[in-house]
Amino acid sequence: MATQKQRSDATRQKLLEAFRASFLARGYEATTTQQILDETGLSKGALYHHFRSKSEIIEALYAHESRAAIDRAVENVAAHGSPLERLKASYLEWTRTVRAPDMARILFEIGPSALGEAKSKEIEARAANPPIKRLLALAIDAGEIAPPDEELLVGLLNALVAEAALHQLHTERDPLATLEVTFDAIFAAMRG
Amino acid sequence: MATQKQRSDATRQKLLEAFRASFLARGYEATTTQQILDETGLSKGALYHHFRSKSEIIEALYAHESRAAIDRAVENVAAHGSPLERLKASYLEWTRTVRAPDMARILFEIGPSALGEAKSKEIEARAANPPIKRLLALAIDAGEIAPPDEELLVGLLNALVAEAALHQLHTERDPLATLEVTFDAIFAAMRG
DNA sequence: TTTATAAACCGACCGCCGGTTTGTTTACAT
DNA sequence: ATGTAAACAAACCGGCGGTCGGTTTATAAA
Repeated sequence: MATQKQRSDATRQKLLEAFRASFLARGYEATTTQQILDETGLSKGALYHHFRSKSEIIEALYAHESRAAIDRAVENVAAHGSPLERLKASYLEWTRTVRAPDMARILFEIGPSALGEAKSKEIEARAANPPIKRLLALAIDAGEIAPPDEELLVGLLNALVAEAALHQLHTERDPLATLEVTFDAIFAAMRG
Repeated sequence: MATQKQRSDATRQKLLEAFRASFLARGYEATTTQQILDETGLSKGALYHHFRSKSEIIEALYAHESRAAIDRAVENVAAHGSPLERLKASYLEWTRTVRAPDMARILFEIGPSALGEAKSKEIEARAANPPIKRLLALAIDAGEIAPPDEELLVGLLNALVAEAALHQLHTERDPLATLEVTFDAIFAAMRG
């Protein structure tokens, strides 16, 4: 009937989508494998053939969402301007991007709670830090900035936008203006 | 033999200490109630007489640790100087305080993973924000600063020191200098 | 076309965990 | 002395994630 790869990809997708919906609706712990198997009409064998564990599923979903967010952000930011301007613009655009409610819940609530703060940050960093660090390096080369500890600076900036993202998720108030002022201040303070 | 209150307090403490040690050694999920009951020689009846659930235990421990950290920090900061100076000093002192490894693991790893980011932040905020907001209000009254959104500013500052605390936990590098520069820059940017 | 092999899938089953319930002991007021 | 409620004991439960032996299906070799 269908090729093996087609069957395999289809069930894998079916499982991921069902889990994603259930994680969003009920949270990680409250989502049971049995529920998903009932919904999809699949079996435990199928599930554990495709994934080693329940946590591997949220890990896959979290990684996918992290990459989607950063990709969309860099995609929408202008390629012209100074490195520092583009760095700031990327962060602000990311903050706008993660306003998508489902994305926000996976990135800030479900993923970290299920995987642990450490592991989720590591995954997030793997997706987001390369383009960030690239821009930062350009800014340093161009003499726009001279931070004492690049790693720490990236961490602090990430923490700032993450907090701002969380804040807008809970309060509906727009943190972008404050965020921009803050960035400008930090960049100014770290000029050569 | 012993008074009821003495018996009660003693077992309660015994349970909390045993859970605390196990959470630190094995993490929240990996800590089972049965293990603790074996270690302490107590029973399920005793445990669930004193606590409604396992999560209530980490909640108690997390709240205690949050208060201990902020108390120790404000205690060690000089009462003289301008409100803004004292605010900054309090944050820096807190960053130093949470270097204590056990405290750091409970505050940044175990607590948030078990209680969820939202709930743990709420508990943390209940312990830390009052003195912070008090100082911030003084600074605003004194005309030292005029932030567009006080709530957001407190959130951002908290996020900064939390990230710095996490950073020093993982890298052993001292973020205090960078943190101080950052604070000064933000405060300067938000001057009336 | 037959046949061997491995991927894909099935579902009964297992061990364990957090939490409940029923029963017993201990402190303490009357 | 006695009734009562707090403090503790431990057998028990439903449900969970994960395993395992077996079956079906696709695919490539003979």
